[in-house]
Amino acid sequence: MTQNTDALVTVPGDEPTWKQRAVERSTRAAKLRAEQRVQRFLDAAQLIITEKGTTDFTVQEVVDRSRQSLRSFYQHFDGKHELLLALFEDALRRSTDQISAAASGHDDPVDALKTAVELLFELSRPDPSAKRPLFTDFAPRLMGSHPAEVRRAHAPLLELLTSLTEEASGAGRLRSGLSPQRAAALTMETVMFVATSSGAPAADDDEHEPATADEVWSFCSGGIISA
Amino acid sequence: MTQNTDALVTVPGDEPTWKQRAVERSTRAAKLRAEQRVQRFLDAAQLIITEKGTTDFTVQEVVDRSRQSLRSFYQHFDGKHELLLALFEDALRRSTDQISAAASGHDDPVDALKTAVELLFELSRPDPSAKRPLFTDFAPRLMGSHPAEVRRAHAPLLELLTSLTEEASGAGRLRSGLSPQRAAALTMETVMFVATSSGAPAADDDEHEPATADEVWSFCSGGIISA
DNA sequence: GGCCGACTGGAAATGATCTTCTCCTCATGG
DNA sequence: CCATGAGGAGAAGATCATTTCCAGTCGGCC
Repeated sequence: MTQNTDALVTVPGDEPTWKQRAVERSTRAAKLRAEQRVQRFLDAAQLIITEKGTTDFTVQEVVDRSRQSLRSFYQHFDGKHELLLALFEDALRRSTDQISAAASGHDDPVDALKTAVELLFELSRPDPSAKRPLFTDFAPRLMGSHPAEVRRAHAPLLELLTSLTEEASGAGRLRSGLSPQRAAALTMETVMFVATSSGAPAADDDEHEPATADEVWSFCSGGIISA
Repeated sequence: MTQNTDALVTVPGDEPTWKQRAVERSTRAAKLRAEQRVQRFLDAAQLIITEKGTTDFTVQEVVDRSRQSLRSFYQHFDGKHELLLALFEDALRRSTDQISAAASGHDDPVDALKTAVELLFELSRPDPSAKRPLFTDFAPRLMGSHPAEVRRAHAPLLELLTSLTEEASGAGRLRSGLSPQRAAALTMETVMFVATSSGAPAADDDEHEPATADEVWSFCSGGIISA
């Protein structure tokens, strides 16, 4: 099993490329079709989510919206949780790009980091206008059942924050004795959680004010104890 | 409906106390029996949870364990989620007491706060030894569906942290311009989330070290940017 | 053209759970 | 002793995710 992983080569050096190409060509079409279908499921799900502002949709809804069938759904996805994960990763990737772009407009590394943190906070809040209720429901639920996958999804964002933090560190603007990687991880987790946690609101007798981006940045950057 | 909430008084000032007493007496027994039953459900659920280390039990299991019936369960609880909430509140209350006790042994308010934060962190981690897998699964799930209730459950802990933070503030040990209430809220949320988030672990290729209590305290207290 | 196999849609079947309901029994208080 | 409400047993409803079946479809191949 260590060699010959799949049907790649039966006898090493054998199987002239023409045959591989033929197979490849006949494969490509199907692959494309599959990708389109997957995308249709993803689009439908995304639509439903932004529409009803929650991630509590049924597989059936997605299937109906995408004008495909359950049969097909399960042919392309291992299950609902894979669909969720895919959407989550995608949303996070888009947010990461957005944050990256915003942060790149700053010369001062600390300013960049601040911008990143504040934007991440805004993007992570529940329903800033019904656009992205994804993290709020997803991540928490998945965190319990599939922590590894959630971390995989977080990876690109974490990398971005790490690199921003490293720049700050390089400029000597990081507290001494603090690893940029760790700082970035803690910051990311804090921002995302506080955003979702203090976002939803609020029985009358509960004047829990929602926490502002400013406040969160102040907390992460400055801590709470005076030097 | 604003007056006469229940069967307390039909005509204000009417209903001589003897009748009220009679009713009250005949009520008390039933009330006690009900409380016992509720407790049996709670105990059974708690047992199952600590036993299988997860909160994924079925109502049926609880019913069986408590040697009662579904009929009875739904007579005493609005549904499964109320049971969960009750257990959650209880666990949190116990943890709060424990933290309170630990913190009270310090003269220096900052030491007290540090102790509280570190203990809260430990208590919030997934499976420090299969004793308290409650927060880890509960809170996240509930946060999405019943944020108000989660906040209500968090209230006692938040009060404790707030009071500890206020003491630190009174001693001039808090960063200037920072409200003790807000600082406490942010700290609590950060600690609890980072604990659950960095607790579970970890695909081989993922050397995400779990974050230590020390690190978290350092982060909350000192922030990440040098003064 | 005609055949073959992978892919699909459509819909019914499964299985797990939560929740409700019906039929009874029983202890308690009057 | 009787009326009453609580409680037990278990069937019945409801939702969903996930599987299975049954039949067409479509593209490539002989």
